Amino acid sequence: MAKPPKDNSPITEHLAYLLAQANREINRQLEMRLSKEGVPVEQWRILKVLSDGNGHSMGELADAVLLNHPTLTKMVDRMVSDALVYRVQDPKDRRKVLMFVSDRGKALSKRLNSLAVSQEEHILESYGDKSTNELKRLLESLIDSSN
Amino acid sequence: MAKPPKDNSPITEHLAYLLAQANREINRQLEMRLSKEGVPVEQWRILKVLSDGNGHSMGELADAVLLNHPTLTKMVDRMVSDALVYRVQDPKDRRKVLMFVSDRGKALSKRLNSLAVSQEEHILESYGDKSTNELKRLLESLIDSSN
DNA sequence: TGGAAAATATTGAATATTCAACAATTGAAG
DNA sequence: CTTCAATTGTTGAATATTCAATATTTTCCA
Repeated sequence: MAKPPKDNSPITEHLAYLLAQANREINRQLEMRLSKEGVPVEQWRILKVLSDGNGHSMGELADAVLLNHPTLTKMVDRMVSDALVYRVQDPKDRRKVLMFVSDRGKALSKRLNSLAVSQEEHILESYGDKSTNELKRLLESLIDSSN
Repeated sequence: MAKPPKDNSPITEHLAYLLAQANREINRQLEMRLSKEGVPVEQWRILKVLSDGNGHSMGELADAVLLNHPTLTKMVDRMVSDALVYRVQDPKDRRKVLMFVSDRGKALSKRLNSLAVSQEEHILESYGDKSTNELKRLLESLIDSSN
């Protein structure tokens, strides 16, 4: 029944390709919206994760926002310069640094969230509730099955 | 019924995030396999697309392999150095360059294809035929609905 | 306890990507 | 026809990412 792609089947039959293509497109759309605030998608993720108010270590944060450690360090440097977030040494484990969002970061985060939500609404409209939910469910379960 | 995420809902409820996460994971796995041949995922895509034997312009190719034009130009430069592909000026339209795969490129492409196929087989096993096919179908239709 | 190994974050050099400008060719309008 | 705009691909500078090495702190265990 379900077969893997053959050597000579088009690249568009590969799950890896379809994921890359869909991700590229959706990410590009989100990027366009967030550009209103002059902020890359990754900074939205960082602010959103930190918005729970709890301190998050750089390692935790890197996992959560899908960035490598050095990339995150440098992006956080910029955000600290912009006074969006700040670092605190973790008193329980002094190897760690805990990241927090500033008031300015919280305000920006709110504006970014509404831009992101409005994108999701747009997707729901053009793609449909049913498909969207089913796709989310399948993606979650793919991620689960990959760990 | 199906609602978009709220401002304060976790980032994991956003389609954009789930796509990025799944793409990152699957891409990383593919990258691992292809590293046996010392080749990045993008070069597999390029070789696969060119393997139809027809010449493809840089613009076409950039779209097909999900790369920006300058990035593609530079990657193709490397592949030309490695004698995997070659450029031919399009006689019909001399602004264009047609890309072709060399014999060496074809041989490499075959080896890369089996690595990629074996990854798909692995996904089918752990994730299931049904889910895989359904996910592919939904991704295709998401991409369609985004154009 | 003492010292080696692991975990965490950062840095700097090497690499890759992107943006804006450019060159060449074609298309289109007057 | 001729000129101006649009298309195609490349280049170089600016920017961003990654890899390997480092510093610091903690954990483990002999």
